[in-house]
Amino acid sequence: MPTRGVMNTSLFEMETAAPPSRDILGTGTAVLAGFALDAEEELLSSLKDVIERSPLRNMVTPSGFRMSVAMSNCGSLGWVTDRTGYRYDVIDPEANRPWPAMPTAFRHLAISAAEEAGFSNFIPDTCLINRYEPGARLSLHQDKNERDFTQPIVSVSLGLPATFLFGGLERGDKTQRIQVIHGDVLVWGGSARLRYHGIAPLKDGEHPRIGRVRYNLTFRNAS
DNA sequence: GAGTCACA
DNA sequence: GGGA
Repeated sequence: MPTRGVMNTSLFEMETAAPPSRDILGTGTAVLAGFALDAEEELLSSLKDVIERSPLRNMVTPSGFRMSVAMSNCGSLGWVTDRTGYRYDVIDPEANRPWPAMPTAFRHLAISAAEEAGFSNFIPDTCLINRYEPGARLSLHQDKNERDFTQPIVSVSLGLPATFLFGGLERGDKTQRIQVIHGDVLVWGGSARLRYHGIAPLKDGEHPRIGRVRYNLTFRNAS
């Protein structure tokens, strides 16, 4: 099984002494893995490039609340919210042009992670970039603006640690709390694809490489 | 309700 | 931290 956290070994090394990945639900539909240190440099420089072209912004929910998480996207589509609702848009409504292309390092990481988790035909066409500053949160929700729920979700954690809330298929279901750290990759799909999930308010701290912030990259097939 | 709030 |  894959390892978690940043490993100075090959991508998704399968035979190390580091803490093993967890089959989060015990059903093989959600796993926690990690990426290799040699992939980190390119990942971070690509992230910088993307958010220079499509800056992070705090979007507004349909009910008019400003989200505490700042977001951007790359890929052929991007997830956006405003007073009219949630949707995927080919245009960055703030920059008024298409979202930046998905960097190769992003795509390869997402496909590798999905494959490692047992989803061998993942075609990510969008990556939502979330920036959490201390106190920022993402309340329990389902990812259901996509069309093909047979395609999994791949979530990459960078920077400060966070508590990932993993619920059930109904809002009221019991949630489990999963600590995610820099380098963790969560993959879920199949019968877990529509499970509620979220992020608890981010605890303040300082990450040696990323600073006082957490980034999350969420890969999906939206079309 | 991808949020906020009161209450525990 | 869980529920309305």
